[in-house]
Amino acid sequence: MTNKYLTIHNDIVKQIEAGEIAPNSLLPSEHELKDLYGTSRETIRKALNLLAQNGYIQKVRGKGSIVIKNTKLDFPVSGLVSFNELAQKMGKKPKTIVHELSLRKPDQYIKQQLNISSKDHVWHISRVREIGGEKIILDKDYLNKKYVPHITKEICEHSIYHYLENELNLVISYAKKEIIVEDPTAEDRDLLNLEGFHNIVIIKNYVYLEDASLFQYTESRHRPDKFRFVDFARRNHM
Amino acid sequence: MTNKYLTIHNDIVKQIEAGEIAPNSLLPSEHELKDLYGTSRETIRKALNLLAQNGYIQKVRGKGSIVIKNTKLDFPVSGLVSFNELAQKMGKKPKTIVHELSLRKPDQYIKQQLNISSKDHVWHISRVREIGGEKIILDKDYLNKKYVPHITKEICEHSIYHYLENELNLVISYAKKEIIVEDPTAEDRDLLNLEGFHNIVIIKNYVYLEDASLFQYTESRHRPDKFRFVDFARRNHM
DNA sequence: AAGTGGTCTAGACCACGGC
DNA sequence: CCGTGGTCTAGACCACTTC
Repeated sequence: MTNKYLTIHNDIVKQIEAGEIAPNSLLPSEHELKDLYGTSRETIRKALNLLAQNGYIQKVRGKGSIVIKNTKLDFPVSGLVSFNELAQKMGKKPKTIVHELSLRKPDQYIKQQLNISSKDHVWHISRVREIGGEKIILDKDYLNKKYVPHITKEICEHSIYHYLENELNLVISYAKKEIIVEDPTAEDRDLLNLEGFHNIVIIKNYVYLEDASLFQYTESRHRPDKFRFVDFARRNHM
Repeated sequence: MTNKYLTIHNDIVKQIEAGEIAPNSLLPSEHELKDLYGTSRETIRKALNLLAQNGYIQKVRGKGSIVIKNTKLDFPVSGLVSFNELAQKMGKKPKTIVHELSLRKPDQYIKQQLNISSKDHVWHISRVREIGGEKIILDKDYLNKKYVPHITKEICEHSIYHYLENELNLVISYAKKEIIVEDPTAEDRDLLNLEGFHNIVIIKNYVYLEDASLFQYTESRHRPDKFRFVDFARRNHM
């Protein structure tokens, strides 16, 4: 955990976020940073590339690394952030109501989404997320029992991700996400406060472990007024 | 343009997409690839890291690089792709109708979005995108005249990005994207086929050049049934 | 011409997985 | 134990910007 380039990256992030380095100004050059941190230039470059990837700086050849003004990407659904992490950043009191927690044989749809056989069993979890007294989000999780043998209502109310990563020591590695807009189902209308709303934003999430095995499928159904997705993208010049 | 690591990356992409390397199988090890391509290991690692970032492989320490089954991310709004590139991938005949092309002093909203003064002038471009005979998307572009002195209706009908990158030689570097859902405005109803639809999906795009200067603000307003956003995200373990 | 970032090399040691 | 990927080094040359 004492990664040099990560340490340097985090150190510079801290300086940028604290405003110690002015936006639109230049970072010290790579050669200067190399001496400053007492390391090789390639290691500095790893740190700077990470900063560029995360939208903190823009590297310009022959010139230097420009610090980008960070317009506070305050709702980063992008990047695999869980509900509790999100609510915390929004500064509101979240509440989670577990509507269902059962172990079932997968139906056709789930079998397809999770890419498994009829013999596997799957946890069905249905949760409503309440923020500021309003039921805003319906989360439907499907977890392969092969990877998650046991789970309780208390865990679902707290944080499934925390349980998976810290108790079961599963390493979540990457996800494929899809966002679409549909008409609400009867279930949506039943469980959420949808009076006066005509659509629902659906985020489908396919979550993979570090060995590239698919272990979870999640549908996160958002009331449209409270949905916001922010993304930082670099143009591929290939 | 004869980048070694890019060449290697593209070569492996081609093999994966052609199915010459089976999904869930392992790539040759980095040491083998190093000999195979006659290069250093760090160069191979650059190519592999790019592959991982683009969702082609999953690297596992002590094991190797697993080829991920590519579920054809067929509508990658993610990654700064333009409308014409998109329509092409969808295999449908797109049509662009230019409703407005004018040079104006910015109003309060645009001044704020583009972060400019009252003295700058701004191109206002309003275009409707038609796919399969239906008016689906309303694109409203605002370009700082400082970077784009001249533009014509023909260019807007074809591809603004193509003009900027190939004629003006502007290098688009990165963008901040925001997706929200709102009620349609009178203008939306007027210009698009929105009969029976109650919401509109808005993609706000702030586009930056390579020197980190903001030069374009775009609002892309989609009919909800034809909107789809796909994303590949890696979990940050920091 | 001097300074910047971009690429590349040939080695080294470490952490981890599987046999 | 061996092979894997992860980190790191000290140099080199190149392309580009600025003066």
